[in-house]
Amino acid sequence: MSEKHKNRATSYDVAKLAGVSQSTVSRCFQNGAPISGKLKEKVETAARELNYQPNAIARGLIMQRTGLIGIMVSPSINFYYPEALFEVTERLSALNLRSLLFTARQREDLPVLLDQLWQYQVDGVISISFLEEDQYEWLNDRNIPVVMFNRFLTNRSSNSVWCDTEPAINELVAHLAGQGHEHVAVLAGPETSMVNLIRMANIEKALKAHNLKMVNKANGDFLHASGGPALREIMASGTKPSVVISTNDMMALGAIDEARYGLNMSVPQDIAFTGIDGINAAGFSSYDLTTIRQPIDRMAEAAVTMLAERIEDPSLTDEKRTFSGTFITGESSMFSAR
Amino acid sequence: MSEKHKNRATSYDVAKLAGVSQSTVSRCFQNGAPISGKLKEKVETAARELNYQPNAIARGLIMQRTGLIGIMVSPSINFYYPEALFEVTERLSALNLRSLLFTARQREDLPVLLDQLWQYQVDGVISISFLEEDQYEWLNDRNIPVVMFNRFLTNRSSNSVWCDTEPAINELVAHLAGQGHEHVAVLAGPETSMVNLIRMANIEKALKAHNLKMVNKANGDFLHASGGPALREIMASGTKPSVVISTNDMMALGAIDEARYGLNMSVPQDIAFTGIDGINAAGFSSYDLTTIRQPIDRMAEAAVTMLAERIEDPSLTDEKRTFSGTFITGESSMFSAR
DNA sequence: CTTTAATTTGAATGCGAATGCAGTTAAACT
DNA sequence: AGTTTAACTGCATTCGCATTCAAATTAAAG
Repeated sequence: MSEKHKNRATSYDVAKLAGVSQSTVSRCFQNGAPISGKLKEKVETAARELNYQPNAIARGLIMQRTGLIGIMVSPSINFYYPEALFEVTERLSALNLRSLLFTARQREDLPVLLDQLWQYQVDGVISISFLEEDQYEWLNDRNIPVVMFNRFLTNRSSNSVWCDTEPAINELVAHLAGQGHEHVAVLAGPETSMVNLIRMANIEKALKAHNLKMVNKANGDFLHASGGPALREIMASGTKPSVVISTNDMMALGAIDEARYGLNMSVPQDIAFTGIDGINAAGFSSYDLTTIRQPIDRMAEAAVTMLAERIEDPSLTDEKRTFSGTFITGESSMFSAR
Repeated sequence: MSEKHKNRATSYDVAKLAGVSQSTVSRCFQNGAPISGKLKEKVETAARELNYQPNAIARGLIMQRTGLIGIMVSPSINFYYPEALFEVTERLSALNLRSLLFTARQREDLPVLLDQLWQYQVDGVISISFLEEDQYEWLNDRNIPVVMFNRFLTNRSSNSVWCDTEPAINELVAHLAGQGHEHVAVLAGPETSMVNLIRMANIEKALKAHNLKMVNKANGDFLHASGGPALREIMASGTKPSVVISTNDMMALGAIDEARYGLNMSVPQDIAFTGIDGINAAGFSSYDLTTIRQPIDRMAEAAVTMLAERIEDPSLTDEKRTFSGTFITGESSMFSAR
């Protein structure tokens, strides 16, 4: 236990100590292998004595399976990512799979990053970051199963776990209409983001359905810091909105901060806000944001399960699992507060 | 490029195509290896054609170095962790090292987790989570260098990157005294947390130095959700404080939320708050928390550098690098706002 | 107490790349 | 040109474990 080990013990060392062959030692550390109880015990004693643990790298080489899952995630300060990351990692761990973490700031980082994944022989990939069709194909060509988290491809099938926010956005807009809001502004994310485009489309459709007018619109970058400037842009021209619908929570928080402390407005009395994602911080009372919560835990579970299935059986075809978001009302949009 | 590969190309495949030996191919993919320009080019062409990338697993086996760094982190909703995690990962990546992510909820998870690290032959470990002396020794016995992030061991030396908050806490308390605060309450973290104990000691010392009285104290668990209940506890008995010093930001945010929306108090007019850590969210205007910022970026840089050095040269002795925190004033503690 | 079947076990091989050593070629001196 | 030196290249081996195949042991059946 407290013995120093210059060189770590190998299965041969254990075999010698236990008086058996290396094959036997190897078989001791797999579940279905044929081995007698007597020898197994002897080997286990020896292994314990030598502090032996099978070398996952060597095993990976021979088995053609490393147990490594590449996780691609944006290192950005969008609180959504770490939440998803931890959920995914914990569930992978339960299946005895490890997260090899890769952070990508921009799309340009991806090629290098994919090469790394490829070099490390990952058994699969979960992308919580951007991933384009090209890259998906790239991984596909190499028989590396991929599951996209909160993303999917539009021009081809893909394994993905998606949160459909359309019904909840409808509820949200209905709620706003019910609260008597008439002039709506939209705080959108980057035009290049599929998530943003879909949410925008949902929002526009719902507004039309409820006869609400989008009086203004500005784009941010999904981060807190962009919420304030975008709000200023919205307030600078045209009809003043009574509510701002943001396409994600982070920007909504930034906008609320700016409204209160930059523009000296009361939220929701002077201006109401809503977000989408349901990140932890959105629930903090100082924001109490009306939002649409993604069931991140179930999405993570689904992503990990789908990936594991495809590692087991690579012939499985692409699958898209869609969860629906839950509309959450917070004070941030309460007209009655006026 | 778009070719399907049933079996991925090995260095032998490349060698055959390029008409050279496997050794030559191997040498092409290392920097200091002797190889003529002519052959190198031929090999590279062949490699490109076959989509060849060296197998990091096989390389890890023969080189006795995997390029994998185990990262231990709490999956908790303390925003400090993801910030540190991403900083560390990006810097590792710059050194061509990968993060193998392990999440530990409780101390009991550690033994299993360490076995995993050991199996995967990580070159080193960075712990952003709890890690006791036992575990440190365990890794030490196995010659796996460890760097502790924002932690250190008290009974023995350790590689660690630490943020000394004492001077900044002094500044903070001086600031509070200067603002005219007299009754101070402390919102402490778990008694088992070394970070908490140290900060508590610093706080008590600083209070004494400035003749301020700690009128009350309550313990939370460093998470947002515990801030509210702890604040209620503080307000329930004894002299009411005019300011609450929290030993970390997350709890301070929770306490502010509770003060405002549970106890209907104004911050900082009725009660002021301060935190420690300087997480991103503390800077959001709705909180604008007076706090002590850890230089996470420089700490991450230091941690990664220290680890890399120890991987290179295992004979290096333990080192502790201490950075000082920066006192940041926010509105949350401004007496003048009264 | 055989004979046959079932179960274990061990020897040998291979996963894919790095490297010491010996052999080869090219460059640099006399 | 002859010799020394430097720069490459390839062969063979190695890393640690899983697995095939045949040998050996044990159990079951006759």
